[in-house]
Amino acid sequence: MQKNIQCIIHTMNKPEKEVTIYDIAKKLNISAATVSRGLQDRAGTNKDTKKRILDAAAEMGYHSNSFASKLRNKRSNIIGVIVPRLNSVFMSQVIAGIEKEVSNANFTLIISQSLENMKKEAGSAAAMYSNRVDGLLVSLAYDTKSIEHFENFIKRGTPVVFFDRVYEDKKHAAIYIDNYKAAYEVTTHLIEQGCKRIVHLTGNQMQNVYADRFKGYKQALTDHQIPFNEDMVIISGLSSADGAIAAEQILKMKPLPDGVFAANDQCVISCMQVLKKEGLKIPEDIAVAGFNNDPVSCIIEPNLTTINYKGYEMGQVAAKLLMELMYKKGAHSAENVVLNYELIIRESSLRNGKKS
Amino acid sequence: MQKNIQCIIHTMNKPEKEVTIYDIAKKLNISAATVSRGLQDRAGTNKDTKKRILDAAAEMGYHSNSFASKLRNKRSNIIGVIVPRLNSVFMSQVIAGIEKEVSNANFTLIISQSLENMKKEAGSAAAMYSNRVDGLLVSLAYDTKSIEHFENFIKRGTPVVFFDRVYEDKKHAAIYIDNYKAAYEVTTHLIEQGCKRIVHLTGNQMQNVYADRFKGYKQALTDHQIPFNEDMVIISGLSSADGAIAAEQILKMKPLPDGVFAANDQCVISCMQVLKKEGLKIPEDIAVAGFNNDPVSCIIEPNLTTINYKGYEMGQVAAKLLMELMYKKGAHSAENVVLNYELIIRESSLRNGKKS
DNA sequence: CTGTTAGCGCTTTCAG
DNA sequence: CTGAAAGCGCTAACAG
Repeated sequence: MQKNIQCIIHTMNKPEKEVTIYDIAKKLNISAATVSRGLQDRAGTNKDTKKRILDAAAEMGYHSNSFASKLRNKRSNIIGVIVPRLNSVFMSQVIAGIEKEVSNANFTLIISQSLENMKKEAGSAAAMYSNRVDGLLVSLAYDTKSIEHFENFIKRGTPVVFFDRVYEDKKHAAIYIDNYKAAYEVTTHLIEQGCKRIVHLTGNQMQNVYADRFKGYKQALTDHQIPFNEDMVIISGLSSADGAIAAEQILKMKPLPDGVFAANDQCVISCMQVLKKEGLKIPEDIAVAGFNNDPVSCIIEPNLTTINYKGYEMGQVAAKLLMELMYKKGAHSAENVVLNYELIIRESSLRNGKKS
Repeated sequence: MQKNIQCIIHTMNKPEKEVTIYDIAKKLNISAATVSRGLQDRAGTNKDTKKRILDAAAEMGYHSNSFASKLRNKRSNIIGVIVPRLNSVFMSQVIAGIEKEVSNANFTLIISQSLENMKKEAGSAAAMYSNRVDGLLVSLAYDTKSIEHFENFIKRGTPVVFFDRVYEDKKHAAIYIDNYKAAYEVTTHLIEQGCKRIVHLTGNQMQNVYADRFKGYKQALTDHQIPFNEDMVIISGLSSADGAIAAEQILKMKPLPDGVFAANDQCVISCMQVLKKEGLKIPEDIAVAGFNNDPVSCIIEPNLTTINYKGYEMGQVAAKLLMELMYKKGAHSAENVVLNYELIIRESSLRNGKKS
């Protein structure tokens, strides 16, 4: 009696017993090895047996236990992704692109966000390592200075591909756009529109993306004989709130600047809103350009001149490169891919008719 | 000589041999079981031995092989997420919220998107099952009519929580907002602003979110003695492109409608842009309201009246509920959580001064 | 507190 | 084409 009750409790708390290849084997009076072979696509099994195996599996509700097979095979079929934040327009595009490619190739995707914190990034990396990912895609956190937390992977022969926020040595595979050149073009465009006092809103200079955009801005000024003025560079976190603060700073500058080039759209859009509220005319009083081509950039009035740079595509390219590296593993090459971008000129910067 | 070369090739192609607890055990002259215990946080190991184990592990670059431990423990510590699309503002918020909670609790997150396709959704579910997820979070695809592809999980005692796009039987745990009530409030607000001919832009009526919003709209009309007119309901995919098309249809209606209530912001924003371009004044000629509080809703001019409904929070709540269900597993309860929303009134609908 | 032992479910030689 | 057997790395009784 006592025993019976225990048994019931036992049944209640434990999930139903898993169906294994042994169960199928027993039912069909064959060996587990044959079942295993039959379940795979490879040749080397009698067609008929194979069919019987497949049918029995379906009927019994068999689902391969991926842990057992991964343990055995030493391949996880998992790709890990670590990004600074998941809730940004750009990143969600990238992730969608990655998911597309990766799931087409029948890999599983595990994702985590560093929240711009190197400690958490390292923690995620360790978790990914324990999960024995076959490859890793990383966009670095705001404050990541070294990448030693990824060295394990490289030692172990697991490829790591950085994208967008990449690490600047030439030893690791990386995907990015030419931020320097893009910023140079935007700034030149503003200059051609007659701007002479151009403010630059930028972010943490430890990061390639912001540092390169800053350099492009600076060089464009120099090449057009416009003196660079450090006071016209505003470094912040580039959030919406930072944009509003930047606007206040701009309004206090004397003489008033006649152009703004920001390293992202989100920030400059709220900056524009404040400038407009304070009575400035865009682009007549002050021309504006951003970076990223966020959806908002063609909603705000006037529409924002910006750099278009396709996140979805970047995700796809990164995933493809990673998978390529996975197949020729061991050779940890440092291929870099520079993607195209596009300068989109809209009203916010157009002071001389239509051409740039 | 020959042998040597082979050896080199061998070393090149294979990843370095994994460090296992046996290696640590051998080095320390203790048993693997002790190492295993030492590595865990549990009591029952000599402090000193534990320290030696930890040190050796760090020194040797040991990383627990999660597959072996998962195979043994029959717990994966993995939570699966299936959503229609990853690249939407709302979903990326939800995912960020989920990631936050889940990673706090030391779970791994695996993510896939159904691309609004039930077949792919079922495929993802099967992959999740093979990965033996401990719990599953799902927002259903556009064309998902039945949820039998999730029955395995339930049979096996793995909790499944639906969110936002939920399944309408009361047997499964679900998180959502009261779409009916929210739509009722928006519509009532438009009526109170003097609208009498209100167009409704909506999506697939198989989905709870759109069907409920439609019902709320209809009921509000009825309760205010406004006749419901089927011709004023436009069903589409609710994309930006669909919004522009809807605008064209609206412009052809006679007499011209004086209000638009859309089941999402994205769609109604491009609709507004077309209406504005055609010379209509918002809200004077036609008042507009949306749903979701996308970032664009406070950039467009006039700012858009909408329903705010926090994706990040929904993600957190869904993850927490799931984890709760995981702990009391076996009892597959069907707890439903109805989250709050907020009607945000902005200029796009304000025709009578400030109050609603 | 520590060691011995068995086994999670699967794959893969190696023989037949 | 199929079966027997070993083992991937880890953990949990159980016994000491």
